[in-house]
Amino acid sequence: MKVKSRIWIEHNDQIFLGLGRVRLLEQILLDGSINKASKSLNMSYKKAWKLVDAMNEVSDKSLVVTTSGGKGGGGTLVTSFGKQMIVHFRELETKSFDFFDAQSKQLNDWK
Amino acid sequence: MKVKSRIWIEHNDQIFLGLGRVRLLEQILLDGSINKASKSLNMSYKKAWKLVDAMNEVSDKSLVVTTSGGKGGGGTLVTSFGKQMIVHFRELETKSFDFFDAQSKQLNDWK
DNA sequence: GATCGTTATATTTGCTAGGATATAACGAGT
DNA sequence: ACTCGTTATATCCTAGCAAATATAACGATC
Repeated sequence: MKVKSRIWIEHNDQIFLGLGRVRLLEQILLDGSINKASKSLNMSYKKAWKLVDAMNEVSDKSLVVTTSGGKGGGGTLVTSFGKQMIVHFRELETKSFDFFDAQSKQLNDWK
Repeated sequence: MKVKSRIWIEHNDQIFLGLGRVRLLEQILLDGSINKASKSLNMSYKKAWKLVDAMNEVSDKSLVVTTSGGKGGGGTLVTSFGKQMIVHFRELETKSFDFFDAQSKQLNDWK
């Protein structure tokens, strides 16, 4: 038996960051565009865009900057704030996994 | 900002216990029947039954015993094993909340 | 053997989140 | 002006889940 968990961060009672959003941010960081990132993640552009939109809506500081038109058609870059959030979330996730692994071990004593 | 979480317990890569299932078990304990419990929780009987069925499917030892027919039409009782699982899950949940509350406090240092 | 409130199960109906598709706007480069 | 790949947005369509409904079986009590 194993304890599983899903964590997310709320701000003003709205979801700010969750695994899906962080994964998307990470992919945007790699690909430089929402469009490419959505394809990399096998996700529709619509869904990806909505996630980004929701994130920026909830956040006080913007996580990405988007440009439309121009060379290459534009793109989306993750701000330094966004990068920090990715790191923080992954750190939190790691701590959480460690905690639940410890709890999982105690599970076998239940019987 | 606040860290939120959802936990559940898996066994053989299948969901064994989650908040919904535990809440249902607790209500069955109070009501003595799946039917009544489902109404108490504003849940369809079908959904409640499926949850119970899935739980017993995954668990090695049965969590409830059901009787059909007889006085009062029958009913469903939570086994002592089932009661233990309720307590253990709630304890785990409490520990988890404490852990994440502590993490939430550190969140404000992010900025 | 009729009654009653369950458990257990099948079938139909309805809803909605998501995918697929289409289109406009953008703007640096040529 | 035209191209190009992107952002941004609207519309349609569908698949899958959940609710609603229906029905059988059960068995102690009377």
